[in-house]
Amino acid sequence: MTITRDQVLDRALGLAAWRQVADAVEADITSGRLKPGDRLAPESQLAERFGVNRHTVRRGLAMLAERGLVRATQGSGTFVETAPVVYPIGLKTRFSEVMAKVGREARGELVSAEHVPADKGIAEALGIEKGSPILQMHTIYRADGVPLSFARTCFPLPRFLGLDQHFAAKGSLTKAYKKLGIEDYKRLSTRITARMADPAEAAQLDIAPGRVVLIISSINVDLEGVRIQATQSRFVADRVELTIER
Amino acid sequence: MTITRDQVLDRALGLAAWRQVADAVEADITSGRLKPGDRLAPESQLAERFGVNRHTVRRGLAMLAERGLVRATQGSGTFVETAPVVYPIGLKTRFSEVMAKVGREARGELVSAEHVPADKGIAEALGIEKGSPILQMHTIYRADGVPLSFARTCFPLPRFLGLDQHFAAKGSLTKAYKKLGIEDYKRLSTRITARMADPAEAAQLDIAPGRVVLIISSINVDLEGVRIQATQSRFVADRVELTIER
DNA sequence: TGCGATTTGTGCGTATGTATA
DNA sequence: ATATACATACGCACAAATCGC
Repeated sequence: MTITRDQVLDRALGLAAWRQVADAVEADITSGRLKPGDRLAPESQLAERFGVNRHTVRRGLAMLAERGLVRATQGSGTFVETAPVVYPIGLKTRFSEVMAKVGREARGELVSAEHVPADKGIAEALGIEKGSPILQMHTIYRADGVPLSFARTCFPLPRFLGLDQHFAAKGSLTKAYKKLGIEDYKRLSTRITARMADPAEAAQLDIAPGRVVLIISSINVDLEGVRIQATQSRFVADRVELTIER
Repeated sequence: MTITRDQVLDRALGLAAWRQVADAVEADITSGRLKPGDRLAPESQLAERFGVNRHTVRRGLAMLAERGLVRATQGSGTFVETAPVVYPIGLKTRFSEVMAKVGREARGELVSAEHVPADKGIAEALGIEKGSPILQMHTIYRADGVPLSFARTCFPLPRFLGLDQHFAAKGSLTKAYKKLGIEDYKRLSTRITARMADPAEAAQLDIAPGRVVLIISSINVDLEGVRIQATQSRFVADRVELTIER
């Protein structure tokens, strides 16, 4: 493929070159010339095409990466990100079902599980005594292999002993609950905020530290209204769009 | 003041130099050695202190700026940002009522109002033809003077002519609606995501560009179910916490 | 398994423009 | 007007990761 040199750049004035590069690439994406999953031309080629230094290209791409439009992988290339998943937050939100509906393969992965005493916040959320034993799990949920959320989930302990192993085997919390005889559960409360990902979260979610995550703190109850689960999920902000069902 | 050279840098390996610079400066801030409003040492001095190139310092500071810890002003210096006011609110229905409940003085301020043709997105949201006339308002909501959200709200036009003037006078959308004979309305749909604030939003919300905003897109309907309002609000993420209670 | 080519990541040195004090 | 300090940009070099052979 031939490379067109000096694609329109308003050199003289106004916008910075790196911003113009970003705009041009963004236009390629929004117009559909580049589709989700496509690989961008290498930085060196883009540099040549726009008649700028590779650093200048990199700065433009960095901005797009921040906004979640593209994603760079060392040694491989820079790729157009897939469109965000619409994720309903309702009384009964089941991750696997949501994903299945959008036609994506979903699975929860158990990162760690441990028995620890409940701190003040967790104890309040679960309605138990501070210091009571709880099962604390860290999990990652992916859609088609791409991490969507990284969560810490806590369960009161005598009751949910072994839940982690069921979850690890099934990859679904709903199924793990069934193993323990809990046929149904629902959402009691949901709180939402957002901030930038810290390094640990970024590593788990495979994003650059500083990217935005939506923080969803929720409490689930069983059919008797007893609190069984307190979760803090961190969703990669530009990979999901939350919708509130009524 | 004397400049200490070669402040700990793990040169050999592992973390990138620019990241270590960022960490060091962040440590200065979180430890209190640098207080909100303080000016950092010039980039050139930091470069000398860490024994790196000024570009390397700049990259580190850029990350901190993105995260909202510092803010660079050309020709002046780089400053530690003032601590954000944390302000929790619930996502009920009426902004003024919510604020009143927490004992805050709330008022919506009309930034601009104009008659424009509906673009594709707005038309879909309001269930009207693309290009139909709409009233588009930009508003800022503050609690005790602190900006909480910056919103663009659209109304279909023949019906809501003059709504902007009522809103400007009352500072409340609910009251403005009453003037036009709409006694009640409710939320049809709500979508939530988050990203970094662009410069325009940052200016309106009085935050550093790159700070996180929660984006809430909502549609309201009147009692007959007719769509009357499409809003995109941008909340300063660390000034609000959305809660969905049931 | 290893090697080499490709591609992104990091860093240095330099130069020029522009806003601020 | 001058000096300072941040903003942008170029060129070069090498490291690190990935992928195909």
